[in-house]
Amino acid sequence: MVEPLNLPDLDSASDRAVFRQVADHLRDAIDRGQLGQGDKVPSEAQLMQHYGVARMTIRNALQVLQSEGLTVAEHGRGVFVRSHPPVRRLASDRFARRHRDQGKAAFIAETEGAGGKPTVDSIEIAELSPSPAIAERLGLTTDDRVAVRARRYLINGQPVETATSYVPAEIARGTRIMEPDSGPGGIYARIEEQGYRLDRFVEEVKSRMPLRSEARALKLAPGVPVFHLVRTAYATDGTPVEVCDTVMSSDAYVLSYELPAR
Amino acid sequence: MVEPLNLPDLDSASDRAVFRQVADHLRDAIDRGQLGQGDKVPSEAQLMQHYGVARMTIRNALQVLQSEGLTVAEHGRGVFVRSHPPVRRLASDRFARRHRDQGKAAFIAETEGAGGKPTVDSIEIAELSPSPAIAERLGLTTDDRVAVRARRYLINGQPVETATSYVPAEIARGTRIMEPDSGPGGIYARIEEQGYRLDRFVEEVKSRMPLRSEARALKLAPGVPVFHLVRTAYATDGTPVEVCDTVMSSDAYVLSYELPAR
DNA sequence: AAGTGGTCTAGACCACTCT
DNA sequence: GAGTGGTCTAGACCACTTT
Repeated sequence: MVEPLNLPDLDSASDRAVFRQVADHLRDAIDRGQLGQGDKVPSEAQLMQHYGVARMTIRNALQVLQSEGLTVAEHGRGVFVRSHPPVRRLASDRFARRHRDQGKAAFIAETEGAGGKPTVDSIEIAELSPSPAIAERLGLTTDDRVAVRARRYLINGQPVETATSYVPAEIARGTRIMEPDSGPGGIYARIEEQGYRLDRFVEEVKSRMPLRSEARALKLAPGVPVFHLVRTAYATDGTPVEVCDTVMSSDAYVLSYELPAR
Repeated sequence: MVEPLNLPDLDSASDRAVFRQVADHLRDAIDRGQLGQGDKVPSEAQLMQHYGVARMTIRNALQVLQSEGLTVAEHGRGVFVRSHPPVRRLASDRFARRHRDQGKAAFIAETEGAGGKPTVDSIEIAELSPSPAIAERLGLTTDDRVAVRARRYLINGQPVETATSYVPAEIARGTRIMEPDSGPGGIYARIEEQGYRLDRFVEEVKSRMPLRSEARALKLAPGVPVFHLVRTAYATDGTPVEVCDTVMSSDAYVLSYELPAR
């Protein structure tokens, strides 16, 4: 099989490193659509032959593209242009009561609405003392107790998000918040049944590279950052009633927020 | 100079690759604070000696840490633990009118308030036809005309954000939106003077690895993702009056939003 | 001049995938 | 079995920083 791609030759006059030139050529091919999503990049052997350089030079070039999130290597198969998963768009009204009253948790309702198959797995529940960061947000001390619910969300079997909720033990005790199935409407419905009317959420958004454990849990390709969200739920009297710590694959989400101009 | 760090030996029984084990050891040292921000990681030569492996193996390990955003290499000096810049916290009311009426643009006011020295540079202004994405958001066609303002924001000389605003030419023409200094209160003040009362903004947030041009413009360290924001401003009658496309260094920002529960 | 990381070569053996 | 990427060795020369 001959090189299917029209890759330029090296510019020996340039002082740009050879592996960078190779990376540039491949990146251009991807940007111009000569290599589309899922297409196979020429093999290391083909690229060595084409450019007449050592294997490590080619591997350095491919490493650049991978760390830019443009390609994925599959052992024994080849290097492929990354295909981006369907994107979930989270609107700023996603926690509005009208979405909660259907009796389904937000994630389930949204995903089914978009035609995907939602799954929730590895639900772990515990009661323990909060970290300083969580305690502060909940207006507690690290000697108080909180109910912790950790779970992972998947769409069509593909993990997209892990979330850990913290609810003051006083609110959660004796409710289905402490059970694997938190019941219709999810934990927000349970909190309201305890007499707290939800008023607003404050969501803090960070972006960073994943920890190794996060990359594993979300099956992230190399070069994909994560959103790290910490959302605090407040009742109408200003009491914080829940903190939710969420890590999401950044290429599965677009977050949308409405800001007041008033 | 003897190894100042207490790095474990390789586990020859493990089937984990040697360079990954080395990366794990260094990562642990950073996580545990044995290596703090700005500290020098042992040199390649020292690590080769300590582990008794080839240089490429050590370099592979260091490459892992770098792509995780944990370290930066400085040619001729060494590899250092990344120090994180001061973080700017953007609140969801940052475009509220009360912040605009001071006569200063949002960025300037905020930065001075936090004790930093704000700068804005490379202001470029043009009038041209919008891309399909911009046209759609502004309710225009690609045959219409828009005013384009591109600029870069710096704090204490460190670039943190690039922004490009698009305003329908009908609104911008003949105003200071087309001049380098857009005047007191910034372009939102100019838009309101044209008779459009600002009502709300919708901000879409994505996270991804930077393009090469973005990494250059923001002087990003390897392994640092960016926030990509597209904000659309709407007047009280629902007319979109501006789109602002922003790329921000992710480790300089925490975004904060308020969501309604009603 | 000595020490550091940046680039590159030319091999080797292995594990995985496909046919 | 042939082709692919994953790991590793053992060198070489270069460019940059520090002393």
